[in-house]
Amino acid sequence: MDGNEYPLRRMEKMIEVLRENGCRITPQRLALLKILSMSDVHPSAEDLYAHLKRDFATTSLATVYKTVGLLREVGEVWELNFGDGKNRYDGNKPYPHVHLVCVKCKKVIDADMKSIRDFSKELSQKTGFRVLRQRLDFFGLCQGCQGVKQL
Amino acid sequence: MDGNEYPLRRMEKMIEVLRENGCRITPQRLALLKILSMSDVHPSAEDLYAHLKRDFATTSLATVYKTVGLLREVGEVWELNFGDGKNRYDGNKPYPHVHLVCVKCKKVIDADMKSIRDFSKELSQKTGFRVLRQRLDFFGLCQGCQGVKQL
DNA sequence: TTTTCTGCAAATGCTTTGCATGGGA
DNA sequence: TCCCATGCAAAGCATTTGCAGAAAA
Repeated sequence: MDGNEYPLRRMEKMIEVLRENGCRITPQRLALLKILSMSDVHPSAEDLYAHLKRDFATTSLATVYKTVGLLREVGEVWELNFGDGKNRYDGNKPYPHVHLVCVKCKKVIDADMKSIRDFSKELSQKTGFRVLRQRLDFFGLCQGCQGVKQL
Repeated sequence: MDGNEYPLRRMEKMIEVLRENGCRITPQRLALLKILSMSDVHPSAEDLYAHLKRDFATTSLATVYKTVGLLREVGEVWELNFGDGKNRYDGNKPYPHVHLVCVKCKKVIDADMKSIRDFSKELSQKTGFRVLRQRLDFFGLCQGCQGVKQL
């Protein structure tokens, strides 16, 4: 459930950036930041809403969308879409990494590969494109699902 | 407007696969296959619909969606989403390649990099993940947009 | 002739927006 | 106190579905 070595540090960083942008730190936002900074499963808005409802019975999906939208704008969460019609949010790894999407169990695993930088550099040199950010998604079967017969 | 060396061959391949799957080749489908096999700009459903209307005034978006959905199911087009809320379709390069998405002019450039295979292999070895397909999207500025002042 | 496809309209599902109330700073 | 945030409901959009008529094979 953590994946990130420093979820607390991540949360504090997000709070800091929100304050810098003149945003208020409400209990709802604090709870959402906590979930985002600790989760490494790339939750959807609905997932976040379900978690949030445990502490705030009357909270709404709209608030979730507003907050993650805000965090996306200030660069503290990544909005990801793996082609299943709904966005997912990554708030704990704001640096380049690879996603391994298991087509069977639907899990999304993060992989840190140093060679991303080499690959990116080579690409820039060959094409003249200036890379600002990247999405590297590999779809396939995770180790656990490779042994299972039925695909 | 081509990008693919063999648009005709691509179209024939798609027709063949559709026939193999017991699908009928209608004039509308033929026109759509032609557009898809020749275009390298990753058109959206709306884009395809606009093109198609030139020849079929009464055609509908639903038909476009049904046909690209069919082609996707038989593996002849890739459905792509670059985070702008609408899907794009790639029917002329059914092999691994990199997308360079310009955040300014919104153009999507294809880049063929031999090192994709090395990168993918290294990833499999390190993580035990079996890669079936991949999405490698780089967001940034294309050569033409790098000189422009206003971002 | 049979079965699939087309295209209109309605429905769906995720996300955004408007606005009155509530709560940080 | 002054705004910003919340949360409800309604709207917005891309995509899907239902179905009657049209058209491949």
